[in-house]
Amino acid sequence: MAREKIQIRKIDNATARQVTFSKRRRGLFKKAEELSILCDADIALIIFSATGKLFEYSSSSMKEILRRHSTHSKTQKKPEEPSLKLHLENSNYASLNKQIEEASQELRRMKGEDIQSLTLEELQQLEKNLEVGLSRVQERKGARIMGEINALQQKGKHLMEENARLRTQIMEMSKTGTQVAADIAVCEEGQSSESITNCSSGPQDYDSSDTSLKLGLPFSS
Amino acid sequence: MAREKIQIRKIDNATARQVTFSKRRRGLFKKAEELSILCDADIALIIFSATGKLFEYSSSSMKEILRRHSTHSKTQKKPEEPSLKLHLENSNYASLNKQIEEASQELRRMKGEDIQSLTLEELQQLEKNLEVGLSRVQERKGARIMGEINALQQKGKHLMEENARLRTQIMEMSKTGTQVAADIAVCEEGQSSESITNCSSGPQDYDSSDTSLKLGLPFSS
DNA sequence: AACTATTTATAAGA
DNA sequence: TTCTTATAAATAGTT
Repeated sequence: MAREKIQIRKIDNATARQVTFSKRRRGLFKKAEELSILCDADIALIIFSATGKLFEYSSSSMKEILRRHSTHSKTQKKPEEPSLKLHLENSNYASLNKQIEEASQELRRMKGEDIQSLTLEELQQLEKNLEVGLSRVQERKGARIMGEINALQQKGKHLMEENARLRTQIMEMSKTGTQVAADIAVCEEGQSSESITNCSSGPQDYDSSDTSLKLGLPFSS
Repeated sequence: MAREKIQIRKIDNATARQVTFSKRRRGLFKKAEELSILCDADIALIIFSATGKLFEYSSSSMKEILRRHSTHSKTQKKPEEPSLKLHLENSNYASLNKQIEEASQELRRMKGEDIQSLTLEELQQLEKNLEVGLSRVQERKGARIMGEINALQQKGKHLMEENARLRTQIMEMSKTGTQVAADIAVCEEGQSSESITNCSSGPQDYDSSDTSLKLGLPFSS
């Protein structure tokens, strides 16, 4: 969270690790205390350094909090029969309890509580948001492309119509002689209403309209 | 630490307090986990909300940490195991727990849960794979669309050329009379070299260049 | 330990 | 509760 982002993995350099431990431990204690004060919560925080040194914080009495915790743990967990053979029974009991602990935590997480560690759900949610964003962009892009295609189709249609009209004119000229020359001249100057319509609707529009087409550009996507 | 600096004292408004509790609890758990991973520390965090609800986090086994803590509390000067028996028992207990933890974590990860310790690279790899899949589909789709647009452009270009040819022919007819009628027929069939040249010389007025049509819309991404 | 450039956390508001 | 956003805090790398 500073000069450079770091990966959350064990810090290799022992000195750096010690420094970070010291800094972050302080920060964690501070945050714990703030939470306990702001929200009237009772908090116990126990930290064993890699070297085995103990650091602890508790908003009230550590003993009291731990007792309360053990009470909660017992009531939450499936009661096991009293141990007969201490060694094995203790191990089994402990591991069973552990599994139950994990299961209940998983349940809380499914309810949206106690999800201090990033679950895939959260990541997937995030990912999904990105996908949604992408798909929206894609949609917009697609709509635009369709619009361009439609515009091209319209222009092609107009050109075809124009061509047909011109063809017809030629046919007319062939039959009636050069009499149409007048119309053409007028058309070229962009004056005659009807002729203009015929003449200008084609190429000019196609060539440089505001929706002018440019192709050959790659979809870098 | 946000829109406004707040004093660290109990939040009066119950709703706001609850919201803050939820947010900060998350933050605290996250920080605790980061510290445990970064510095190889063993951490237990127990939180009782004002309403008595329990939230807990532990970097490994809560029981183990608490046992270790009680040991420290009792014999602050002597963190050694009292007996060989107990030592072995604890070892078994610890290793069993460790195995279970590892197994369950693996399971959770396979279910997509509890991937907080995955490096950014690993997560990005996962994410990237999905994105790559998406982008490939996008690429194919984009290529298809480009093909269609190009086809339309070609068609439009040809139509424009045709249009220009016809226009030229009309001009010719206007000047030379209906004598060009014969040429028209030839031109339509695209046979006569000279006539073709004549016919196609016109379009350049309308055809901007051989790179003629370009969609004014960028196909960025 | 002190210094900052950055990253995070988060208080309000929607 | 969730999302957004402006700001306050925390902190990684340096000195």
